[in-house]
Amino acid sequence: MTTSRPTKIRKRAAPAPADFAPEPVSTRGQKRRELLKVAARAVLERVGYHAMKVTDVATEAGVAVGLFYHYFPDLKTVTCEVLSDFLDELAETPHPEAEDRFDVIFIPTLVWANAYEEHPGLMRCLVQVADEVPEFRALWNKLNATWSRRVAKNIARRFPEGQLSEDFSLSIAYSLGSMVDGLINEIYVHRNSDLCKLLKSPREVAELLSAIWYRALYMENPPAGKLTLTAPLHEMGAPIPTLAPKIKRK
Amino acid sequence: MTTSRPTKIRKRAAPAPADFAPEPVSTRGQKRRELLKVAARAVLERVGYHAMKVTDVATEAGVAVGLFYHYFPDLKTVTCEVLSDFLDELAETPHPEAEDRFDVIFIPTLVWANAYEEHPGLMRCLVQVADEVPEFRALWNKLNATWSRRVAKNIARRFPEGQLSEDFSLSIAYSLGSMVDGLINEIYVHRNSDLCKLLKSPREVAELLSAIWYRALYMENPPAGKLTLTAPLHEMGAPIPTLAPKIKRK
DNA sequence: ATTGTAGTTGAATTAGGATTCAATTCACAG
DNA sequence: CTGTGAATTGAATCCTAATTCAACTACAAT
Repeated sequence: MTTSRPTKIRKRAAPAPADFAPEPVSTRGQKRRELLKVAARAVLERVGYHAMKVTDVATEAGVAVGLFYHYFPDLKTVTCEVLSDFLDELAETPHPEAEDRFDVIFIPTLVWANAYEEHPGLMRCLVQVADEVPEFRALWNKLNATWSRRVAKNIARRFPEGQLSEDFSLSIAYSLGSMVDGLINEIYVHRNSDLCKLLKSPREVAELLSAIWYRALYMENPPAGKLTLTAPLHEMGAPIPTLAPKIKRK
Repeated sequence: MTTSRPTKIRKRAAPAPADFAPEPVSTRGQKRRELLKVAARAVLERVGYHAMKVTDVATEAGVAVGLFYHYFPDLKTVTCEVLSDFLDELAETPHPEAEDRFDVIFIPTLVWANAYEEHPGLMRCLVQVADEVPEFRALWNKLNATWSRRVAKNIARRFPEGQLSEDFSLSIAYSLGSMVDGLINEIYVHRNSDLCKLLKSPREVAELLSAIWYRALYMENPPAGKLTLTAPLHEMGAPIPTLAPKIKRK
């Protein structure tokens, strides 16, 4: 099959300086490194972090395993690089300008839902790797903190001066953020069948979440016309009658 | 050191019927099996699913590795058994009776937060294993679906007949549930430092989440006096003035 | 006591991938 | 055309557990 080469005999040689090239010298090297990252990304998207093998990456890249080690010390490293590039990419996704306080909530939520729909595997990996690799968790935490703080500021300035403390608005930002992450994750990563049936498009998902978020903050429904796919939620305006009879207790 | 036994020579013997005892016959066997499960649980709590080794479990139980295989075919199996017992245990946690519609939200949330505070490692494993083991995810989904449906019914009956469809109340239940899971997970499993600083006790966490939940549903604040550790949230009642000036744009 | 069976042990073996590295090929400067 | 060093290959090797199982022990019934 393969053209035979004289068998390589391993001799314990002088201890080599042992390293790999984090910064390949030539442009050709750059390209190959990039090729490997793209392959790693595809593998991550397909099988997730825990099932990923060096062999998979090499095969996906159409390259020998050894080459992988020429550019990266291990899977953890490529993975972190790939995911952190991915996060940069997400951060750079253009957001339409928000016109009002509903859209301030809705637009980022929609962008986020779209990202999940498009890259469920990578989003899954974010969770897996943040759970296993402390250095990556640190990055994740930092981004999360930055985002939550921005949201918190935005919340705070919509309430009378001093009515809502820094602390509470930050807690609220984290809470609502968790809701968004959690639900979207459940839909696009775990494909929860109830939710998939109920919420057909990222837009629908984003409308639902934004409506809940909006009500929690402002204690009123989003302005009329904002909910195009989930219009019935507007009906939910009228709050609480006296408690309806309990249907049944199993 | 060890008393020497004649070295065991392995001979390829006739293919054994090969099995283990899922149901140990004697009581002694039962006890040992239980012992191993307890050990496995401790290991899971300490290091999580992915770092767990058969050796760890045997050592923790003070038993030879071989014994493990007498009672379980592999780690996946014990893990699923341990976690599903754990879920049963959680389901059986006694809940104080809820007196009003705030407590209906608050009490289960508090119970849940307490569970996380007490078993962060196992809660982490629930996520890990649900993500990796389809059979376990199925169980998780089922419990989740049951719970969300119960919540959804409870939500629906508080609104005028027909105002809130089955579908929407179920979506809302999942959303708010995700918020609770997500935030609590962030605090007790990942020890997010912002949140740990902000929310000192499970009660505080539960109050925050319940207040948000309550506002999202009823568009008003929880009854006075309900928020004992997070009282300032009551102040947040007054909704929105005209938008305060944006502080600054980075 | 004796024997039969379930329970137990831990060294030997397997398994599955990660890593290494001598040999080879490639690109290009001289 | 070379000569030289970077890039590439993939079989050999190393590692880290998982898994097996012949021998041994404990206990219960006879």
